[in-house]
Amino acid sequence: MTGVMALQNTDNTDAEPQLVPVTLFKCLADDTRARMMCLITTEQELCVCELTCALDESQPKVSRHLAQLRTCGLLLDRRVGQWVYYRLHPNLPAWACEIVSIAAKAQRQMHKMDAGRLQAMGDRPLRQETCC
Amino acid sequence: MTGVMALQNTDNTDAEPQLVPVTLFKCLADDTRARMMCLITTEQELCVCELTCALDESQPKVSRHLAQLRTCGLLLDRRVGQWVYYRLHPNLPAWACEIVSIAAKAQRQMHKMDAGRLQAMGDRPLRQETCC
DNA sequence: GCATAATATGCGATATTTCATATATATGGA
DNA sequence: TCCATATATATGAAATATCGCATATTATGC
Repeated sequence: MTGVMALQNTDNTDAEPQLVPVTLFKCLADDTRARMMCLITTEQELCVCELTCALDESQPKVSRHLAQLRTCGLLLDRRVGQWVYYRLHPNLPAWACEIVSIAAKAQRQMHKMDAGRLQAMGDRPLRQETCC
Repeated sequence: MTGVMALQNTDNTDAEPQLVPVTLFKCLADDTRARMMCLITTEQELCVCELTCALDESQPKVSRHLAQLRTCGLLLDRRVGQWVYYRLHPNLPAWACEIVSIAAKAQRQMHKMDAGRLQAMGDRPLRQETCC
């Protein structure tokens, strides 16, 4: 059984498995994932290269952890050209939103350098606004 | 290095290491520990044998997970005769209290059977009230 | 089509976590 | 004192997660 699968609840239905607290905690129980969740909560939406720069970690590592967060239902991605943007999943249950928000707040001070590297990053892809 | 140590933040000071979010999440990222935290949050204080009965798990398993929660600073224990009672650590940071409380609420429905077994348990040790 | 940039994935090595068994310690009563 | 019960901890094996590297995929522009 692969690592990502083990983080999720395993059921045989086709329906998207419902997020349970322990699954959320497993996702947040890793430093890289916690830092990404914190940044995404602050910035609304970030692409892989922005997160790679902000965290100062390798791209495969960032991509892999994002995939876990997506598979578990915490993040939703959308591709725009060559960039893939990740944001909090809009269907996140209320209790999960609260926990993510409290965690982000508690960690923001601690992970100031991540935010700093993001601000200092050159050539950030311009988001096209979703409004029409 | 033992498992318990790895859950904590490692510093060389004598002072009690301060709880960081990722440590809390690692603690809550296991089903047994999550169930115990949920029950203890509801019941204020429980001893090892009560938790063993409520969870319907082996005593060593319960003991080991309690030790992890205590070592990480989430729980505080007190011995009364042959029983050791565990309760939420009174010095838990506010953000940690909020998260534990939200998690307990989200899981209470899910873990109804644990509460049921606890209520049905015979010969529960009588707590001596702390008032004087 | 080709080159380039962004992102994702396979895989082996390593580290961490979990759990069951066994062992140790403490308490109260005969 | 010894014994029975309750509780705690140590150890080692199995399961799981992480990481770095190399490679594959996807999209863009020429």
